[in-house]
Amino acid sequence: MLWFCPGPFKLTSGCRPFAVDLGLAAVAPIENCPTKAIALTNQREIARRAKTSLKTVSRVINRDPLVNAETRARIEAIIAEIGYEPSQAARMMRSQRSNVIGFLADGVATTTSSIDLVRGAQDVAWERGKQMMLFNIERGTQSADMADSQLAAFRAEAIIYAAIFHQEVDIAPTGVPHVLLNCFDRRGRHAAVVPDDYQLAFDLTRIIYERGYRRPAFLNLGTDIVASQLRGKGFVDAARTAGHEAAGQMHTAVVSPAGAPTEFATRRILAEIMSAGEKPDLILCGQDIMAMNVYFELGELGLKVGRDIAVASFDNLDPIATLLQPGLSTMELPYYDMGRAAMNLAIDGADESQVLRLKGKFIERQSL
Amino acid sequence: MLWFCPGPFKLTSGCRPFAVDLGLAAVAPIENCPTKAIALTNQREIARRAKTSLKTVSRVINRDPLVNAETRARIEAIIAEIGYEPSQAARMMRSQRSNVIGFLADGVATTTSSIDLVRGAQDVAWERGKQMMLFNIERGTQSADMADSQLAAFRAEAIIYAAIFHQEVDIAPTGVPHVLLNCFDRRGRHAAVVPDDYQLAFDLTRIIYERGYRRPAFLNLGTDIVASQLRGKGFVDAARTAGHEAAGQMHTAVVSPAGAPTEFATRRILAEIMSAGEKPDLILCGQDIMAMNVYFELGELGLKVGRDIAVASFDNLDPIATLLQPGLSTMELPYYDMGRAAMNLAIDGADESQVLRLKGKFIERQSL
DNA sequence: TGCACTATTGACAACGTGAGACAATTTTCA
DNA sequence: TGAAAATTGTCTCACGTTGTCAATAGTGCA
Repeated sequence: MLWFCPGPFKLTSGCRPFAVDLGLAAVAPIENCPTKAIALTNQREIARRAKTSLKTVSRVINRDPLVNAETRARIEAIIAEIGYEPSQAARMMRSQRSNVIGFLADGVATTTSSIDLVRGAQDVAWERGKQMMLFNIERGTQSADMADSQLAAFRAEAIIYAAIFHQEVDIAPTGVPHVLLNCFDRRGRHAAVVPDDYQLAFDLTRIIYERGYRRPAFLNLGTDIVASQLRGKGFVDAARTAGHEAAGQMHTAVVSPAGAPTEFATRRILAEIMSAGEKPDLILCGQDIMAMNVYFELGELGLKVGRDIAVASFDNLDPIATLLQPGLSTMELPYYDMGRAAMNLAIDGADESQVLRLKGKFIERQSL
Repeated sequence: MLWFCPGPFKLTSGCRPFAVDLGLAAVAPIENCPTKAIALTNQREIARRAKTSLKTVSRVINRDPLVNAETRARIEAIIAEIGYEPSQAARMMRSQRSNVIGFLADGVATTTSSIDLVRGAQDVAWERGKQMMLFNIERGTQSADMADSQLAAFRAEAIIYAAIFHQEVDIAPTGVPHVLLNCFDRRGRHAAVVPDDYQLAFDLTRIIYERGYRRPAFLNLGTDIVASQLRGKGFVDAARTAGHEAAGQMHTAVVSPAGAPTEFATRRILAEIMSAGEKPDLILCGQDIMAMNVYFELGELGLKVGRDIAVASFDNLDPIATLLQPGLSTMELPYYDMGRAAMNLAIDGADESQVLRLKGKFIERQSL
């Protein structure tokens, strides 16, 4: 299919859209998305216009039923007309409530999957009339302190601390309640929301055996990762429940320490186990990124995933899981729901010792 | 490499870390990351403790030089000790300045690459003492209106509107200055920051010819995409500069309309052009996601990227570009710098008609 | 007409901060 | 010692909102 490319090119700078500058056919713009005008005024001004008192305006805005219907209509018309919004700053001061929940994202917001932690939390904050303040922090830098100062200045009512991978942390309690997300306090001093990694691995392994696979090889993440330990346990337990002993089929396929750029040992391990007497019939990967690596390594060995060997994984990482060919069957980590749960705990005020473990969902594609 | 997995498992609920519940070796927790205590107090209280007057405390906090060094030290010590932060709400009200910049992310925050738009903007806001408020909105839903209301309530000083892909929009001006990010107003009524897609394609194509490739096939994005048009132009112009006519080697490889889940036509196109008389020696893809697809499709045709044929692309999408084997050579879109630029414009107040076009960077790997 | 009652509206203070005007006090210098 | 300078304090106001409480208007009844 050819693509027509007209006329000579001349790059001009200025305000006109590229398409026009280039002499190309104009692309239909997206439908109107007007931003409401913001009126920088106050209730006193509304009152003046409505020829009423300041307090009556306040009552209308706060839906106080003790207002005459006619008066209310008049005031609401004026508010709508000039697009007035009550000042949040003044409300905060008057009510001594900020409605602000802090979200400290320790590296989270830079990676795909865990964006869902942020999205889930923000959606709930939104639904429940709270304002979420997001901070990308990096441990060991001043960013954490600065975020704390900001949140203190805004009198945040609770703080969600989100880690980039499931881990143990050590966070001293302060005056503000904390909810730990994708991590937990080593001394259980804060409420926490984590993925149920044991269940994820158990369920996935159960499915694997149910489908008739008998020699799954688990290329797990580093042994210093909490998730690895839990998943390893779930893998072995589920195999045992199915009447098999699988501990010998588990390998550590990540050579870099936690947090560092991931380096896989998949090539060496695959070369080893695929040349052994009893070859695995399925490769279970610790994460979708590793699975992508495994697809390529298996290809190098002349094996086609889905035909010669099965692959399964953890994450359901967009867009990798769908783009791999064949599509990757994987256990989805419940990041979005974890974010939602954490925000609900933050708003409602959770018990310190509360730990929520959220289950994952099996996403079936063609690799298994 | 075997992985040791001890003891029987028993899942208990409660506050103790999983590793302990499971009888696993404890993982060393991350170093202490204490959150500062937030003192819910005011300057009057500080003054009481320092046995001084309210005004002097105010002077210290606002760095008034007319304060004795000793007094200043005493007050600062008390402020540090109890972790006092001046109430942002009160400051906003007093100063009539919110220091808030709104960031409306139209679907942006859900995809990998454009997270960098958010990161760049937030980093600058941070460095310059502003508070960025992030809203994920969806066109056509009420979320946009709600975000506007929130920003109005906080008396935002400027609003950044970020689109998920380079496009033309139609946003009516309001009382608050807008900066458009990854999009531009059809009538040039707002400052805008966009990637220089023409330059990206021109430079990449130039490099391709410099390296000796002579028959690149460009699998471009949909013709309704601004970026496609610009890149198509850049591709043809660069080829012409190198003394070749390449317009006939350009194809539209995306069949879904803009915004919808991407569907590629790569299989059909590749089958066609790879069986033609003059085969391409390089496949230039409209985005890294498409490149991943192309890797697999070429594999199906028995061709190995990097050996039998070269591939290049646009995005430098983490983690795909690095994980593909061989690594994908690609033009990086300057999302992070675009985010930074937009925030700087938002803070400094840009000319309405200002359009920044940021250049991309060639990231060299082994696919070319 | 007067009274009790309700419905509706209004006056005022206070939240925490910052700034101006100006007075009071202490320190420094000639 | 006196004058000038440095430092600190007192008082006031303003920002925009909302809770407390008082005032006013309207209604029904004797």
